[in-house]
Amino acid sequence: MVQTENQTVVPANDEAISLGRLNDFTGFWLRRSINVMATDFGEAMQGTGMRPTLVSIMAVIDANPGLNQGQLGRALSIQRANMVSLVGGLMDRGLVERRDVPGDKRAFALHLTPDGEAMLAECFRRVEAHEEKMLAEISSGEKARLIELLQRICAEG
Amino acid sequence: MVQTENQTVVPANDEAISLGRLNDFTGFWLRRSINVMATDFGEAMQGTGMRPTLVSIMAVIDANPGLNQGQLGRALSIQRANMVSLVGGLMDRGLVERRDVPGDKRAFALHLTPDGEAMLAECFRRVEAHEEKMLAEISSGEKARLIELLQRICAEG
DNA sequence: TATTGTTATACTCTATAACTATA
DNA sequence: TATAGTTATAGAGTATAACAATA
Repeated sequence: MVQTENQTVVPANDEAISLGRLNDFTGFWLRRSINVMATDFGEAMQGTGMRPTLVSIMAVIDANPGLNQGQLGRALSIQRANMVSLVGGLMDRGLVERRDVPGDKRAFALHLTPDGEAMLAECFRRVEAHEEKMLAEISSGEKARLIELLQRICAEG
Repeated sequence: MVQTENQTVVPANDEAISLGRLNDFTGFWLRRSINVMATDFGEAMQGTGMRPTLVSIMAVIDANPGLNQGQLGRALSIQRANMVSLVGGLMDRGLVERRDVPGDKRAFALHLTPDGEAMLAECFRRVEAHEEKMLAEISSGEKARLIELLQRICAEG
């Protein structure tokens, strides 16, 4: 072993497998949490065809009607190149529309369609139920502090 | 808008873009944190050819020498099918070895090689520096609570 | 019948480089 | 020259189905 562990290291003849040093790595638990969350998110969204990234895109368009894809991408840390097919898919489904910008022929002003508004409202309802389920053992005060800690990590990027 | 927001919604003529309801979604901040962490992790591991998943695999082999791929996959929530190329790559690099299991001709007993031990020790050093950097604004007590909260989320999966 | 390891495949998310048309 | 949108491509991570060998 790389380093003597204080933690119980169970012989590997069973399903009692130790995670070793991973126990103390925040990044490991972040990845694991996201994995668990993503699985339930997918189930919660069944039938909508919506994924986490698509919901976040529609949420930001809803909160900032008329913004363009570049602004949208920067707000969500999504590369412009990747925004194309993401927004394009939402347009093909009639959930988002691109309008011309009077002063700038390069950019499009993004808006949700009425169908998009309805879809986003439905997604929000499902995401709320999903979050309540995943955070069943976490109080609302703890959730607020959890988010605040995560935001501090994001601020390092 | 789907729902009246109390938060400031800035007109989209600038880079002051509101995240709207996303602000209150734990899953959104988890994904965002992981994204920021992954970028720095990659920089921290430069030259090693190691990625988060590979480090976690080697860490668990190190903590449970002789376990097989199925146990390893279950411990890390990695599908058996995906373990093949992951462990295979580490074998090709001489960091992991598969030994025959006396009582079971189906399974392999996984061990780190001396090179693997050295690589893992180096990875642990780099991961620790990486975590210290990313959690610079988070105290050790807060980090412990953060991990504990994340573990509670994982327990829902 | 169940399990180990495996192959093949596909989808999501992310990343980079290079192009066009406008500004 | 800088920016908005685009195309093409690649890599990492995850997921499922199906197979052979063994238990």
